[in-house]
Amino acid sequence: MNEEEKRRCEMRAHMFKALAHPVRIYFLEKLREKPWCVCELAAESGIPKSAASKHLSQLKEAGLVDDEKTGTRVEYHLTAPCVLEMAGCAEGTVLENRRKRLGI
Amino acid sequence: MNEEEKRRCEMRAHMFKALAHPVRIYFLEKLREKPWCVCELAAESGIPKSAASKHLSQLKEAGLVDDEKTGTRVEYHLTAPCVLEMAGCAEGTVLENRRKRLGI
DNA sequence: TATAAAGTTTCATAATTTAGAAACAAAGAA
DNA sequence: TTCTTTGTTTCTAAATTATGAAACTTTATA
Repeated sequence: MNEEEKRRCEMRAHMFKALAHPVRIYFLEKLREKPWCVCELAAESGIPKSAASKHLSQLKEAGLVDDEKTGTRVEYHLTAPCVLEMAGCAEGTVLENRRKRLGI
Repeated sequence: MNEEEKRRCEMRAHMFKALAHPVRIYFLEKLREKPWCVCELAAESGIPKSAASKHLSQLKEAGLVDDEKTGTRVEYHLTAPCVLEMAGCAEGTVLENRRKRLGI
């Protein structure tokens, strides 16, 4: 694994790391409908707003969402909807493989 | 977040978790060429075979690769090539967003 | 001004993941 | 049989990530 390969793999792994948490997946799916603010997402998911804020900042840092301030409110919106389509498609493939492997 | 949503988000997050490590991304990319055995992938990536074996078993558990024993050798092969294509695509989107956000 | 509402950051703690060495198991070759 | 090769598992330590409470900032409102 040379330096360039290493860098590319680290970049991709980093993006997937942002997707590797159920709450963050949930947020992205909610944001597909429309933009939501931190406290709404926190309430919907049943976690404290501090945690919600941190998850959202991870998603933002990974380039998957963006935010927009209006007064005290911070609205987050999805910037990469294709990532979610990918999730659905990949999951389909994985499930099909699993079925095949188990001989069903 | 109701029970069904929770389950679905956990499943998806679990799949992404398998992709959230540079070595595992590297293995998947190598496996796109052709099947490789554990010791070859360990050597190519420069990690001990015990670590390679563990990463591969994670990928297998996630349904992304499959293995086949021949003597003492265990060959792994890719079962979900579309996952990598999508990785490239998603990354493109993310990078583009980042460029836009930085105003370049 | 004083209060309230929305977010972020900090902090300590808990939980999870990763790492590599060493022990172990299985199959083939000398 | 004995040795070698290949993989997996176990173990402990290190590193990373996640959690929730509390402090703090900012903006709006009474």
